Amino acid sequence: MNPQLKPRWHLTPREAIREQERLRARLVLEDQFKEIRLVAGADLAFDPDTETAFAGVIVYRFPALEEIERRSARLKLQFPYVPGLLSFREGPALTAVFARLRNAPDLILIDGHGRAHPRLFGIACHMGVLFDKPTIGCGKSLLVGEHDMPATRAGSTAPLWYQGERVGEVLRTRDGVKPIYVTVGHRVALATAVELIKRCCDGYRIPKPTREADHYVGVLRREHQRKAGRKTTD
DNA sequence: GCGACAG
DNA sequence: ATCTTGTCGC
Repeated sequence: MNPQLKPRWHLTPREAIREQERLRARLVLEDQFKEIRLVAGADLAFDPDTETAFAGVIVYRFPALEEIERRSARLKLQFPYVPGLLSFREGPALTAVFARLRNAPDLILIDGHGRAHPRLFGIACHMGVLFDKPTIGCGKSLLVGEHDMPATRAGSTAPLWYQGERVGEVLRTRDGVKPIYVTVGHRVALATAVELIKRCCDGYRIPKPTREADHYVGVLRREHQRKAGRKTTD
């Protein structure tokens, strides 16, 4: 966590927008790191009934992609889902899980966008600035921007444009499968981000760190719901 | 006013 | 994000 910044989560939508514009000034869109030895993937799952979120983060040795640690955290979501303000909904939970890690990752992969955002400051940028770490956004669908479809073959890319700026890269991670959106979060140049993401892919559409984190929190959520349902059923 | 809209 | 089984294809 960047000691200079204290997270400000409980804001009104209007204040949240101002916060994004304030933090945006701290973004570093170029490579600013030494060696990447540990990569972390994080994700959330949530139970609509209780508004409870299950956050999970898994740390891998890079480039081997061998898991060395995984942690989780559970808490109520306070902010509604508003396109463009995702970090204010998921940020508290992500901050909580990362605080539990023993191994400090050198690179963080976040589900969602970075620069490809209405105000050029998506959740990947937000978390990157707060943690003061190289961060990359891995989106499964588009929020803003325009692009051509990359060629059918795995490894093909197409630039993602928004407001005259190249904010990301559409990456085909598997032959003939729907591509993913790679966007800069913090301290990593776009071209570098694409290369790093490619090296985190192991044959599936979603890069291993985020894919495994997604599966992890899904299991946690269902496990918790199973217990809750049991109490009121028998 | 209409349509779009990460997770 | 979540609700959800089988099924078509490599």
